[in-house]
Amino acid sequence: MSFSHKILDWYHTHKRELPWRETRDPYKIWLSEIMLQQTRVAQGMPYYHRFLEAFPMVHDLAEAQEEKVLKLWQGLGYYSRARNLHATAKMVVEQFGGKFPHTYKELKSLKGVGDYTASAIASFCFDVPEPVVDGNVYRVLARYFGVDLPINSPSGIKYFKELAREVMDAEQIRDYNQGIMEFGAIQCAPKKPYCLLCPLNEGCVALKENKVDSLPIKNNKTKVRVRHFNYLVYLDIHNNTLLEQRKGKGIWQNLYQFPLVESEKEMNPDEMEHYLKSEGNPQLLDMAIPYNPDPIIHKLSHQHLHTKFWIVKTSDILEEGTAWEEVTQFPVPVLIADFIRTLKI
DNA sequence: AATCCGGGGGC
DNA sequence: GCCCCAGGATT
Repeated sequence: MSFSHKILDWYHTHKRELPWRETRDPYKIWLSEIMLQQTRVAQGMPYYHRFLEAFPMVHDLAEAQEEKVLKLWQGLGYYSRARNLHATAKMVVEQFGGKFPHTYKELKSLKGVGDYTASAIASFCFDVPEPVVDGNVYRVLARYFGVDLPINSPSGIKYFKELAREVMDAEQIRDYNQGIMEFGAIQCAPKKPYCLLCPLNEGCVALKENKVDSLPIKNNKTKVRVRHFNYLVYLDIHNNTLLEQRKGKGIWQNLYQFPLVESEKEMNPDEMEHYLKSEGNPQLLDMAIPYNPDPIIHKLSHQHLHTKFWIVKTSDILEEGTAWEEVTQFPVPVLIADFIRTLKI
């Protein structure tokens, strides 16, 4: 039996029932695919249901305020996905008459839709014979066929895409694509796959050559940048505080946060007092009290954010401020949301 | 080709 | 602590 038929056989026996597998509605498929980029099914699932409840159709999403989209996306990370999601919904409504395009090329022109996602939507919704190559597929192909090219090098990416196309089942592309990804997620898992009962163990090169633990090969370890964040949590006598929206490039674009002072190293109360005076803030007579004397280390893929929250009880009236009871309505990073949750006023 | 972009879970 | 997760965009 061929590679693809073994995958299909395994899939029909072992597949999980997932909501986006019960439909061919491109809106739902697209939504699930964007959410599942670099995200586990279990993490994305509740977001998928909340989005469909809030935005049943692509028109609803297109008409929404970006802030509402970001708020629903809060906690899922990679927030450019949410901004691109919103932009693409508008694009589909305005340029494609509310219908998702059917071709790989047109799908790939949508914001946030790359090679993998375009192939996924085209094959799942419209039976277009395009192979998907995600992290699961890289692992299955690298092990079964013994490919030692780095999966994140241009030559490796090209090679795996061509290999995926050669071994796919074009006649059953929907189930085959779902199947090889599911096989990678469940059977050919990253760590300690149970090769003894794998239906593909007979022809598996990695198993034969004892390379299961070393394939696939991936280079370029990410190096982490350490940053020091100081958030100024202003509170006036009415319990109003100040929020600002992050603009420009970098992390958390368009999300909200407290006024931020970034420093080269950890700041102590004297340094903070000096800073506030030097900035000529009107609350120079007020005190900034560290809420957490030991910095919270919030870890992102490329950054470790050593963060102190400073409570600044000001005698000013924050006319432009936000009532504390309303801060939970803004889209904020998890770092901020966790703090808001723990602070008792 | 290299880097950036989140947060969570498993071991 | 390290790796991975239904990747994509930018430089």
